[in-house]
Amino acid sequence: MNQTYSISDLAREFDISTRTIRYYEERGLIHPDRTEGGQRVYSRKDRTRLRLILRGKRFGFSLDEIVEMIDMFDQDRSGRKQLVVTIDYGKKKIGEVEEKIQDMMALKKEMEDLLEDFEKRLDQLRGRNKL
Amino acid sequence: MNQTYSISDLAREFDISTRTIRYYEERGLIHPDRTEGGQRVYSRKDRTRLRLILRGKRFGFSLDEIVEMIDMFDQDRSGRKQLVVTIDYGKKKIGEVEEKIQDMMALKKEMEDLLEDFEKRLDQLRGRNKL
DNA sequence: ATTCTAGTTTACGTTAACGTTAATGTCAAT
DNA sequence: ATTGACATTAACGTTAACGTAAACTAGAAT
Repeated sequence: MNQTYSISDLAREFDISTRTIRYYEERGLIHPDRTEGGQRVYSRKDRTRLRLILRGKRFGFSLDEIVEMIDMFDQDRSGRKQLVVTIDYGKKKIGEVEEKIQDMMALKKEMEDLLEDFEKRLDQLRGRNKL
Repeated sequence: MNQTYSISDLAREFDISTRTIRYYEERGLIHPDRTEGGQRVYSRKDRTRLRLILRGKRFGFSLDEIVEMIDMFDQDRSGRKQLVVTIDYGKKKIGEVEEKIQDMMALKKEMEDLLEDFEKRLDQLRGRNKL
């Protein structure tokens, strides 16, 4: 129960350096506990958080943007006004993600069209060789 | 006919600096013509190419990756073997894009779930206030 | 011909996101 | 108690992708 991880556990699991993990802490993205002796101890929550960070990175969000997004969804926003603000901001961010998805799908289609073109050319070459 | 553009034309249109455009040339991403006096002249093709570069940037490809992808789809690959290689590489790249899209859709869903949660909380607050 | 705007190269500066090294400490196992 | 693997902080180094400044040139407009 209440599984914990060392810094190199997580580094291994996510295939990143320990330096990277420490850097994320330095930038305020993670806040692990410490042992008596001062070594970092990561909880399941920390691990999840790290996974989120890396996912954010994978499609080009900066650490600053990621910090914004995660904090937004992470805190106990009990006040009503805070909730409203959070929801609004969240919708905006989701819109941005949606836009990026659309954009990438457009690229994908462009690439597919080009590929189709190349394949037609290849077919024509094949046809000629058969004569 | 055969419309051309100055460097600042394109900078204005795509909202980037002229320095950026020159840098892309330095890195071998664009190859504009020159006037007698040495000023850069961009064709429609160059403009399209620039648009592709910027699109690539927008979802986190590095300039090196972009150079690879664009060159792949840009040259006259008339040889059959070249065509096959190009098509294979293209399929791989499309796969990568596809993966990114899936990844982003997962993030979007995660965000939407969280938002839903927040909205439920807000509703509960509203309910209590009515009593 | 001159003026003005926009263009050129060269070169040094900047920021984010880590890499790397050094000097030292912790902890589990023998 | 001593080893060995892993941990710590501090600080300097590195790379990509430009920004910025200087010193100069081209081309359009008056």
